Order: sequence, then structure tokens, then C-alpha cells
Amino acid sequence: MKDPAEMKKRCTRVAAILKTLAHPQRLFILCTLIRGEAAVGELQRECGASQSLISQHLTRMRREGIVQARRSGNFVRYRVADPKLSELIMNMERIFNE
Amino acid sequence: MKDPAEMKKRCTRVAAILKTLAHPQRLFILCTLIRGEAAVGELQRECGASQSLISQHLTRMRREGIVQARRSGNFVRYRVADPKLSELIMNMERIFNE
DNA sequence: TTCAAATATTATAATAATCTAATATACCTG
DNA sequence: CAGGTATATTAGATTATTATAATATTTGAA
Repeated sequence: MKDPAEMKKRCTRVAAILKTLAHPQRLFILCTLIRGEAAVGELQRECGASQSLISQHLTRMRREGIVQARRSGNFVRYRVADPKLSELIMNMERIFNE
Repeated sequence: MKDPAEMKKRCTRVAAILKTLAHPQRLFILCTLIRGEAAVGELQRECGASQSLISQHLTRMRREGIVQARRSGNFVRYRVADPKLSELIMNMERIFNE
């Protein structure tokens, strides 16, 4: 927790995660998903972005290990992959609500 | 906390902050600064980046309201501007330490 | 006032992120 | 299997971010 080299490694790792969170629509999607699973179409409607763009956001977050997908018939439902990230998002909501 | 339009506004605002945090060196600088003030030169040494680059990082964070500067003789000392951000960084350290 | 140290700014080349439009794939139903 | 709905992928133009090098500013001290 104090070794500078170790600290830098962590900063690099965490910065990569933050980079993925640092987009209005991706953050909105995550704020939605911490409340529970949602299908792409729902996210698309709530988010108000194009199908392609939402899908690209989700793909990026999937690759980054931030969300997980599961197919349910014709739909694909997403959830937050890591409880740590749910916790982080909830912290941010608490901190930034006025 | 549930109105989608309000939620989007907040996501836009918070995403802008996260974008600024989402860089290994800037994050490292902030992790250092939550422990207390530091001069540019110290940050530069601990960070191992060029003088110009550190200064650019600090300028950006200053513009974003994330850090504050004060001159102390020949040096300029920086601190975290907003306790909310200190709290966020500390939360992230807790969450991502293993 | 001149010098040197500390910090800031500017210009710019290289790289990465973003969005749109078009196309592809997967699955269900008849 | 044909058609439709849901989602994913790709290509490409546009814009933003990053890092380096060069230069400028500020300040204390001789």
C-alpha cells in the first residue's frame, strides 16, 4: 500500500478501468445495471443511443471484465461482472449526490 | 436519484471527472496528494515523468477543479481541491487493494 | 540586475476514442 | 427453411488525448 512501484502498477490497472467508466453512456449503463440485469434493448431505450453504439459500449465493457452477458432466448441480458465495481459505482453515487 | 434525465446529467458530469482521473500518472499523483500537499518537483520525482508532462497533468486537474495550487516561495505546492475526491480515491484504494 | 532553479505554456506529431452507417450473426416462430 | 427481431461486428471519418521538445514565466538569491 506504500511501495511506489506497486502503487504505479495498481494505478495503471485502475486507470484502465476508470477509462472505461469515463463515458456518460457507459456510466449510465452501469448505474442501471447495478440495480439488476437488463437486456440490450432496454439499455438502448433508457440510454437513448443507437443500437450499434450501445452494443459497442457493452462489448468494450465485456472485454474489460466489467460486465457479463448471458443469452436468454432472443435477448442478451447484461449484468455487472464484479461486485467491486458495483461497490465503486454505489460509492460514486453516494459521493456525488449533491 | 431515479429520474433518468437527472441521472444522465450526473453521469455526464461524473464521467468528465473520471476521464481526468483515468490516467496512470494522474491517478498516481492524486493517490500521493490525498496524503498531503506536495510540490511539483516531488511529484515529478515520485512519478518519474518529464517536468512538462507533470505540469500538464496538474494544469488539467486544476482546470477541472480536482486539485488546487499555492505558491510557496520558489515552489508550487498542490493539494486535492475537493474532499469528495479524496473520499473517492480512498474508496478506490480500499476496493482495489487485492 | 542578473542568474539559476522551479514551474508553466505552446506547438506538434503520434496514437486512441468516438460515432455513424452498413453489414453480419443468432435465435425464434410460422 | 423463410422472415423477422435482437444483437454484434466492421470500416471509416472525425475528433480528442498523449507525449516530446522547445520556449516562456516566476521567483529567490547573489
